[in-house]
Amino acid sequence: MTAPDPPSSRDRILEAARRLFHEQGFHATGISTILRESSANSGTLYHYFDNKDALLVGVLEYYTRLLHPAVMGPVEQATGDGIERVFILLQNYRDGLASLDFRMGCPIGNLALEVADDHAAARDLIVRNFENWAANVHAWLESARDRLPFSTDLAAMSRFILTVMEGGMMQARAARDIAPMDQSIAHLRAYFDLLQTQAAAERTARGGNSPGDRS
Amino acid sequence: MTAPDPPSSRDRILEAARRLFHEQGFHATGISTILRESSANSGTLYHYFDNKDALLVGVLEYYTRLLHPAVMGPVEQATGDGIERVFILLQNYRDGLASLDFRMGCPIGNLALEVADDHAAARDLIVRNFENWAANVHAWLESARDRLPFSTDLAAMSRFILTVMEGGMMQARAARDIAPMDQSIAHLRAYFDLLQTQAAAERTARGGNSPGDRS
Amino acid sequence: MTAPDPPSSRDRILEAARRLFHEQGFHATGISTILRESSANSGTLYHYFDNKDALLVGVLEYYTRLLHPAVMGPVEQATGDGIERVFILLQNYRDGLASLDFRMGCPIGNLALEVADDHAAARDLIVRNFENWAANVHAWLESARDRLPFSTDLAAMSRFILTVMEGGMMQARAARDIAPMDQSIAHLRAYFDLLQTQAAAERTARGGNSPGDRS
Amino acid sequence: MTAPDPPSSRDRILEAARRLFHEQGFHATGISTILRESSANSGTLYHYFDNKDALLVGVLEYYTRLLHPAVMGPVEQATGDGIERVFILLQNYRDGLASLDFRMGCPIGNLALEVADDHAAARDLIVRNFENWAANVHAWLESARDRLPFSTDLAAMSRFILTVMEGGMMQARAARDIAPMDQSIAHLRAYFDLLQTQAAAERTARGGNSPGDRS
DNA sequence: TATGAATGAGGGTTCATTCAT
DNA sequence: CATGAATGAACCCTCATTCAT
Repeated sequence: MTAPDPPSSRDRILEAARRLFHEQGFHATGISTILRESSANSGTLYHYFDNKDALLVGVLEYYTRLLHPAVMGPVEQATGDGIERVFILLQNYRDGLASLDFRMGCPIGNLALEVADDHAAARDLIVRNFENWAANVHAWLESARDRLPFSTDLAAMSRFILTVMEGGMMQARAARDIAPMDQSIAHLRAYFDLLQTQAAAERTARGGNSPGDRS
Repeated sequence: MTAPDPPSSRDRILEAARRLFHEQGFHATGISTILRESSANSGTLYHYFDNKDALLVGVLEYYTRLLHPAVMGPVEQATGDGIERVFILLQNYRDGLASLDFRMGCPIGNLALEVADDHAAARDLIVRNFENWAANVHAWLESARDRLPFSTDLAAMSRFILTVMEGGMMQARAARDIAPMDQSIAHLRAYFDLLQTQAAAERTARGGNSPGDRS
Repeated sequence: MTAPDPPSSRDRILEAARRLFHEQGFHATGISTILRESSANSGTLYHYFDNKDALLVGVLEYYTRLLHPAVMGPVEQATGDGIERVFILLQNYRDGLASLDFRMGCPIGNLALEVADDHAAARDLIVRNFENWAANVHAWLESARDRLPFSTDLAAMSRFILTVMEGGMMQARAARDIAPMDQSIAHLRAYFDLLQTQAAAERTARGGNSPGDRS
Repeated sequence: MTAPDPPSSRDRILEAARRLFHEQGFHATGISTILRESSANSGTLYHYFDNKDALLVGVLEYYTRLLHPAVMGPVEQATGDGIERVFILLQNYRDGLASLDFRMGCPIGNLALEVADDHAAARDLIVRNFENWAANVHAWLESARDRLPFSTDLAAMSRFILTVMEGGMMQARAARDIAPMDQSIAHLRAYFDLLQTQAAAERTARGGNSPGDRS
């Protein structure tokens, strides 16, 4: 049983870049700051990453790898209920934002708006992160398929949930007030309640009668 | 009848800055680019604006002034129905995004994520822009108050609508595919439909005797 | 009667760059050295020159402008004899090389070998400098047309003279010994002597007989 | 009978450095490029060469070793005539330049102008290369001693020939046009013709009775 | 010998801003 | 008000070189 290896230069650089891009944004973060914070020097950084853009790509790949272990996994531990998972997930983002003084917000969302137009590789990874996020939520919703109306498009719904998370975080962060996010989550909850009510009615209608039942 | 005055230096600078901040972001836009695009020179710019931050503030004030004339007004011209206005507004954003090749997105949202943490004055104006936007939508919703459930918090709902707009634009822009935004709007529409159904039921339950109500 | 204006920043930069490129070569000269030697700072340099290559172009244009006033003019002052001018010119280069401890050599020749392949604009100017040099010498030779054989191609001869200058300077500079240049000039002189002897014989042959004479 | 050994690391490095210094010049060639092109790594390079200057010295020594086998030898195979050898040699340089698109030129000449001032050891080797070149040509000329005037300094003449080669290559390479070199060679040829004519006259004057001389 | 990570000074260039005219 | 030269810190990146494995 030994102590864990100290993080490699590459990992220290990646972690510092990840944190600083999150805190300050991509353009506002200088390479020299990343070097200082990671106790690396420029040659080492450029040994591992071709340029600042490649470092951004590395950070986004890191987020991709982290999505399930750090974000989705804990939620899945907390409950098996697909719908509750959605609101626990949103609550986790909410709490994370509030607990850090409304700095930072969603790192992928921040980068999406700052760099997507000009950095093709980064854009691809941002898109993939969004897709993975939504796909994970979509799977949760499928597990609650029968508690939601037949006609509800669950893939679109998972996108909608991501929309609510990103839009809510943006406003709350800017206002340094969690209210806009809470309000958005509350309306999403109301929507789900209505959907579940509707689904229950559908089930009653279907289940109380024989197939092909009318009126 | 005379030709309109050519735009003043100040206006040309402000317009160039507005466009470039929108296209490229705040940090990625250099003062020299603004000067080139506005055919001004640095002395003139710094005569009107103390520094780059003040220019950002000028841009945000410009957006504040423009909100109703350019964004809300046209929607209000299109229909008097408060709920339909919401969806026309979202459709306008949607169409604007798609028609510009998925570049740009919402200028306030972009700046919110890029500069809110570090520029107090800009943050205040971003918050005010969000508030004005939501207040305007809130007023529309109030005009449809009786078609929505009593318990629905319309102020929160207006925040939720802004959330959907910002979150949907972010995803659609990154993906260069309008689908995530359309899916989000579709779910918002489904939510409104359920709310209106519920409100109708409430009205029926309450007495069925509202003016003009028959059946 | 006033003191002459102090040299402008642009001129100081250009002069420092010219001198340093000559002394050290293009690649071995850092922008920071040019700035130090010209007491300018980087912003000023890049205000006048787009990049280091543009500065090189500026230097080469400067040489183009200087060719006659500084190089050819003084020789023309010294004698009206076209052939003697050639050897005074070569002697001036020779003396310049020896008097500066065999550093430097011909600035155009140095740059020709160092940057011609990779800098199109610089290459053009180098070629033009060579052409101007040869054209000037060519004009001198034309003024001595009748002292050289009919069949001698004077344009080619002017190129040959440039060849002797550049090739001689190269060897003398490397050896830090003027001998290779002196030896080359001596052989060029011998060549001219033979040509003039031949031309004299031609004149005698032609002059002693009627045109169309056939032996 | 076995396959030849693959070139050693040292040889691969030396060959890559030689080629790159020739193509791009010394300062414009980075160690990392040499490593990439030779599939070596930095530790290996610095195991064999103390530093970049030592590598340059190695390259120049290589050229020294190669001078006769690769440059002079083939010419000597082509003809036994000392004077013709001179022009075959120049023609070979000429053809080499033109066949490689006017890149590269004489590697020693290039380095002479770029590094001679600042690298003492390299300078010595450059000088020695020039000396060896001229000495070889000098020997050729001695073999034609009786076809040239008594008074002609053949050592100086060999320097003059090197001058013509270097000066002609410089201009042709810069212009990407072989003409300046051809013109220079043509004049050197004319000079030799006149010298040979003069030598013939000297021989006649001296007695007309040299062995084998008839008519 | 070979490997490739680490070093940190220096490369060329852009930045926001100031100021004399 | 307008002009554009001047300022110098900071930008991203490459350099030749060293060293632990």
